[in-house]
Amino acid sequence: MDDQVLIRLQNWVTNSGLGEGDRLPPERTLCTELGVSRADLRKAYLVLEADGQLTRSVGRGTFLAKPKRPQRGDGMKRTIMSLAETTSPLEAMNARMVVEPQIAQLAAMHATPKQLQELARLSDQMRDATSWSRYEELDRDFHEMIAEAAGNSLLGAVHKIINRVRLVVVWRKLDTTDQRPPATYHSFAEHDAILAALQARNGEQAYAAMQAHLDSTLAMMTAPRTGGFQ
Amino acid sequence: MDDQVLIRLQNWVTNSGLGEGDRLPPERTLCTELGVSRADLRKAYLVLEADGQLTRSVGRGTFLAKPKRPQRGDGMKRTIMSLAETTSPLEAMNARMVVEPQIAQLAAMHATPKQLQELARLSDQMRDATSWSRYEELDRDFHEMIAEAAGNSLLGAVHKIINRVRLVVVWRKLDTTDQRPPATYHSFAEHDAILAALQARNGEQAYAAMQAHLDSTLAMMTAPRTGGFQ
DNA sequence: CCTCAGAAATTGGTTGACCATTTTTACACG
DNA sequence: CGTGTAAAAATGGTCAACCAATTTCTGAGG
Repeated sequence: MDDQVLIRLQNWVTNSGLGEGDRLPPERTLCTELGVSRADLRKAYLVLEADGQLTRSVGRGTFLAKPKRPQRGDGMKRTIMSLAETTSPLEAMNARMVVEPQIAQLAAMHATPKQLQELARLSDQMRDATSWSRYEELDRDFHEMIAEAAGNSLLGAVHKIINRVRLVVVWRKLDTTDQRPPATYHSFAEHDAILAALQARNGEQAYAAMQAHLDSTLAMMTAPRTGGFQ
Repeated sequence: MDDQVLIRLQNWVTNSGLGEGDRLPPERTLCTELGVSRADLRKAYLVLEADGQLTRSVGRGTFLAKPKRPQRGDGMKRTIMSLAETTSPLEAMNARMVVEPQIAQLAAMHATPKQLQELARLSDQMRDATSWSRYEELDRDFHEMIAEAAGNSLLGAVHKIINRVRLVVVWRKLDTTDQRPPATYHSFAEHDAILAALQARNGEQAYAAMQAHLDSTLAMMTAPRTGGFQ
């Protein structure tokens, strides 16, 4: 009976056409509209809030959070946080190296022209990033876009989990002298190589390029006292 | 302030040494012990219950659920259910084929003798299974044990997500004439081949054997009107 | 000593009134 | 017409009393 309320609420939200940051009706209104008690509605809100799918603040209202790439709110925040507590940086990188090269190979076959265009745009933006945190954000988008382009939503979600866990777990090198990625940063050329392989629709080459990129990143993590971050 | 209660509760549970099915103290007791209001404790209970980590029933009490293989309660139930709604059977199988052969390869290097022994026991039990549902359960344990033996907890969790999503999504062939797997069921020999490769510590062979097993299963799914399930 | 019905205690679940914060409105003042 | 301030409304959050299901205790009957 409790899951039922959550389902009805999620259906209501998707059918209402509300997007990121939009405000939901007040609890007292929505609960009568859904035909449930206010307490039951609040319980459903609570688990959605724990998953990071909405935010609430007294006096202001209840608002939808990020709509994300797989547009359905997925509710994997708690999974990611829980896994991050029991995962080492090396495990996170190794998991990446198992999954991502094959994802790149699939993407070479499945990526749409629009997705390739978006990847090229991200690659350019990364070169222009004026801070490490901005670069990190774009890099995350780049890799997640490739996973989306692989054309398997489950694989994309799994990649996202691994990548997000890694972002929580992997330390950033704090002793970098630069405030932003230098023009010669190794990942720039490696990202270009991956993108070129995808554009050439060459699966094996994309696999190898992604593997090389991750190898290089792992080496950067392992080797002390130099270079950047991913 | 709300996550804080959840953390404290989880710490309390892990430090209390309670195991599967054990009963927690009554709400009114535990909330004073943790120094929080009963309402706050119930909110924490609610999200844990939504993740399937505990069950409650009025008059009886609150009980811990399955302790699971990665003993830390992981809270990925909602992730699995959400992904299952947007994943097709073919996607689920393809995701498996990306991840599981490499997991088998890693397991060949990392599995402990005790894990290999457990795998052998599961393989025997599968041959003796007297119903499809019992076989299905043992098969799931067999594959998850291999993932655990790969020695990467994040990879293990990812495999578990894929496998659980697949179990929700993939239909079972209902027109099977047999009530239980026949003695000649293809998976028996394939499981043995995987196990043999693991015991021989032969990574490439384990990779190939797992790939062959999944290929055969996929073929079984695709080919109409015959055979069983996995 | 055993059995079993019924009362009492225990325990999770629910409801409605009330609280705290924010936004909106009203209105006086310049 | 603008502006600032206080009152009013709106909205999410909290709490204590009460409800319902279950278990445990008690004592009479045999």
